[in-house]
Amino acid sequence: MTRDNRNSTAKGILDAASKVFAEKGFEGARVDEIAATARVNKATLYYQLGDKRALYELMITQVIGQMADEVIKQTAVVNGHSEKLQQFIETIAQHTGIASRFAPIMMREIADGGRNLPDQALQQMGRVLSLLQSILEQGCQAGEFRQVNPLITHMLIIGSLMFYNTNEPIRARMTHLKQEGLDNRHFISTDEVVDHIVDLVIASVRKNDGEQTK
Amino acid sequence: MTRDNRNSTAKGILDAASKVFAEKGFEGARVDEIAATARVNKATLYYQLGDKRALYELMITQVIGQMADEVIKQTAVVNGHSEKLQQFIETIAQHTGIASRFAPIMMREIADGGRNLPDQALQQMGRVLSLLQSILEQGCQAGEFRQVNPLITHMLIIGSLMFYNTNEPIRARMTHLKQEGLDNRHFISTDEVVDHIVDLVIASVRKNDGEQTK
Amino acid sequence: MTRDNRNSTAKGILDAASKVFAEKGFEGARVDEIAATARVNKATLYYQLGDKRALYELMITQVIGQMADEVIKQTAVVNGHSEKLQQFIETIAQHTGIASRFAPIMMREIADGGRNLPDQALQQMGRVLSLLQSILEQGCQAGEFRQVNPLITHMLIIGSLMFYNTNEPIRARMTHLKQEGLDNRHFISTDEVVDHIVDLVIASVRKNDGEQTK
Amino acid sequence: MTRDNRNSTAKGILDAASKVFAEKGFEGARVDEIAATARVNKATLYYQLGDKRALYELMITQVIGQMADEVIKQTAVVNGHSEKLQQFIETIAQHTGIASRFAPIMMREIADGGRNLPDQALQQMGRVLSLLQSILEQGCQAGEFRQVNPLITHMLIIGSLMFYNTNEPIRARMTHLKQEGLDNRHFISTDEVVDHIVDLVIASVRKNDGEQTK
DNA sequence: TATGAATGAGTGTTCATTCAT
DNA sequence: GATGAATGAACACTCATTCAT
Repeated sequence: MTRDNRNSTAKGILDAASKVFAEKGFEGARVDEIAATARVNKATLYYQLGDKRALYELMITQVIGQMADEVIKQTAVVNGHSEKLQQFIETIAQHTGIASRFAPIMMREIADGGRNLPDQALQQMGRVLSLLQSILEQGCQAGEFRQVNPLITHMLIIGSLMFYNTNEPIRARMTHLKQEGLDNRHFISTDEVVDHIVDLVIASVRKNDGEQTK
Repeated sequence: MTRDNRNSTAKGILDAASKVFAEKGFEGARVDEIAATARVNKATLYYQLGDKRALYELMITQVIGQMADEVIKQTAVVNGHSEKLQQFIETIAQHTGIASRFAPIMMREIADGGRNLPDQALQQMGRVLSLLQSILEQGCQAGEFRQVNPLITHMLIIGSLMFYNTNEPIRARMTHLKQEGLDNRHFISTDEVVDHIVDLVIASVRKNDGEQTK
Repeated sequence: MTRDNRNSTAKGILDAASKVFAEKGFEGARVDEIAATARVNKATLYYQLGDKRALYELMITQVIGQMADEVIKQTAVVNGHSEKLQQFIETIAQHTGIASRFAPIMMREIADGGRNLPDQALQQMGRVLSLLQSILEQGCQAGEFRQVNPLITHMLIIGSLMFYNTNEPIRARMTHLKQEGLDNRHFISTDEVVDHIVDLVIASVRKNDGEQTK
Repeated sequence: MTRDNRNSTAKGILDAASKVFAEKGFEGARVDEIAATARVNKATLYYQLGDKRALYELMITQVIGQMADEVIKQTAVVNGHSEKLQQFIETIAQHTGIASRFAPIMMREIADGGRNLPDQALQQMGRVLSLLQSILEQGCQAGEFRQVNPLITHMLIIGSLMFYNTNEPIRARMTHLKQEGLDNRHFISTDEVVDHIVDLVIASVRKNDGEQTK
C-alpha cells in the first residue's frame, strides 16, 4: 500500500462521503454508511481522513472545487460574451442535475447558514462568482451588456437551477396528487428549463432589451 | 387546563418545533431542544402531538399552509394582473425572509427529495401554485400576459427568493473573505433583490416586451 | 355514583386488570391498557384502587380467592373420598383452562419466586391446599387412601394441569414444526389429559394399588 | 481482541442474559443490568448480539439446547428402558433445579403463549420430546411398557418438576404463614419429590402395573 | 367521583470515536 | 496501513404517577 493506494483509498472514501452526505445531509449521514459505501473499515476512514466533520469539509471543498474547475474550463473554450454566459449557465445546470451531488449538499448548507462550510469551500465558490463577474464586466466593457449586479445574477442562476433540479421528486409527487384547479399539463423537461433560464438571464443583461432591470 | 390550554400547549410546541427544525433540520433537531424551547416536558410533547416525525409533519404542513393562506389573502385585495403578480412575489418574499422558518425547512425538504413531506403539506404547496396559475391564466385571457409555464415561473420566483434570503450568512462570510478578483462592492439589500425579481418575472410574462422568452 | 357504582367501577377495573396481567404479566402490563380495557380514565383507576402494585395484589388475591371458593364449593356437594378428590382435580382443571386467567398469572408468579404475591393471596392458596389435605386425611382415616404427602400431590395436580393448559399455543406451533423423528399423531384433548391426571393421582393415593409410591 | 475474545465476550453476555432473564423475565429484565452483569458496555452487547429480543432469542435457544444436549447424552449411557426413563427424568430434574435458569424462563414463556419463543428454541424442545418418544416406543416394543401418549407423559414430567422446583420460595413463605388447618409438617426435599415422580411415571408406563391409566 | 393534561425517571437503542493488535 | 472490538454520550421514546379542575 504505497502513496498511490493511500490516495485511492482516500478518494474512494471521499466519493462515498459525497454520495451519502448528498443523500442524507451532515446530520443524517452515518459514518458507518460512508465506510460501507467505500468498502473500507470505519477505523480506516478515521485514519485516512479524520472525523466526520473533517471528512465533510474535505468532501464539500472538493465537490465545489470540481464544479468551479469545470465551469472555468468550459467557459474558457467559448468565444463571445453572451456565449460565455450561456456556457456558464449550462455547465452549472449540468452540475446541479439530478444525479449531481452538489445541489443537495449546497442547499442544505445554505439552509444551515453555512454552519459546516469551511473557508476553503467558500473560496471555491468565490472562484465561480468571480468568473461570472469577469464575464459580465467584459461584456459591459464591450458595450454588449448593461451594468448589472453580478451577485444577484449569480443567485438567480444557481438558485433557479438548483431549485428546479432537486425539486424533481416533489414535482413527481405533486403530479399524482390531483388537486382541484391544479393543472399538471405543463410539466416540462430540464433542458427546457435551462433554456428558459438562459434566455431570461441573457435578456436581463443585454443592453438593448429594454429597461425591465435596473 | 381547559380546552384553551390544550390548544395553547400544542401551539407552543408547534411554534418551538418550527423554530428548531428551521435551524437544525429534521435530523439535527433534538426533541429535547424543542420541548425546552416550548417550555414543556418532553413527555407532554409526545402526549400532545406524537413522535418526532408526526411533530415534523404537523409543523411543516402548518408552516406551508400559513404561507399559502397569506399569499391568497394578500393577492385577493389587489386589482390588476401585473399588480397581483407583483403582490404574489412580494408576499412570498416576506415569507422567505431571514426571520422566516419556511425557507430553510423547504430547502432541506427539497434537498431530501421530500422524504419527510406529507401529502397534506404538498396540498398546501399546491394551493400556492394553483393561485399563480390562475393569475397567469387571467392575465393571459385579458391579453396582458403571454402564455407561460406556471410551474417554471413558480420555481423561478420561489427558488430565487428562498435562495437569496437564506443565503445571507454565507454572503456575509464571503464579504470578509477578501479574494483576488472578487468584487464585494455589489452587495445589496433584500428589497432591491425582490424588486429585481419582480421586474424580471413581470417582464418575462408581459406580452409586448420582446421575444426573449418562449 | 353511589357505593354501588364505586363497586362496579372497581370491579370493572379488577376484571380488566386480571385480563391484561394474565396476558402480559406484571412488568409487561401497561396501566394505560388496563384503564382502556376497563373503559375508565387512568386517574380513576388510581383513585379507586391505587398504584400498579396495589392493583396487582388486589387482582391476584381475588383471582386465587375465587378459585378457592369454587373448589371448596364444588367438592362440598360430592360424597365419597375418591369422588371428592376427582371433583377437586376437575374443578382446578376448569380454572386452569385456556380462557382462565389464573394459570398464566400463577405461573409467572412462581417463576418470579412470588415476588409480587401478597400474603393474602398466599392465604387463599392455603385454603385450597388445606382442603386437599383434609380430603386426603379423611380418605386415609376411612382406610381408603394411603398416607401421602399432600403438598407433593397438590403440586402434581396444579403443576400438570396448569402446564398442560397454558401450553396449548406452543404445542400448536410444534405441530406445524415438522421435525424428524417427532410424532405428532398423539395430540389429545384437554379432557383426556384431565382424565389421565385424575386416574394417575387417584391410583397413586388408593391403598391397594401396589407400592409404586412411598 | 482475538477470535477467542470475541467468543468469550459473546458467551459472557449470553450467560449474563440467561441469569437476568431468568430472574426478571423478558419485560422485567433491563439491558443495562445484563451489560453490567456481563461487565461489558451496553453498546458492546448490541454490537455483539443485537437488540434485547435477539439477545433473548439466542439465549433461550442456547439454554434449551444445552438441556437437550445433556438429556440426550445422559440417557445414552444407561441401559434398560425403565432405567433410561428414570435417567431422563432425573436429568431434567437437575436442569429444573433451583439454581437452574431453564425453569423460570420456560414457565414465563409458556405463560406468554410462547410469544418470544423462536422456532429454533422450539426445535430444541422437540429434540427432548422425540427422545422421550423413542424411549417409550422402544420400551413398548420390548414388551416392557404399555402404549402411552408421549406428549402427556412429557408434560407430566416437565410440568411437575418445573413447578415443584421453582415453587420453593413460595412454599417457604407458606411455611411461615401459619394458617388454620394447614399442616406444615410434610415439607420435603427435592430428591424425594424427584423419586416420587420417577415412581409415578414409571408405574403409569409399566405394562403389568394394573389398569389405573389408559 | 372523574378526567385531560402534565411530568420525572427511566429504557432500549444509536453513533461517532478510540483502542488493541 | 488496516481492522474487529469496545465504549461514552447522547437520543427518541415510554410509562407509572400526579395535578388541576
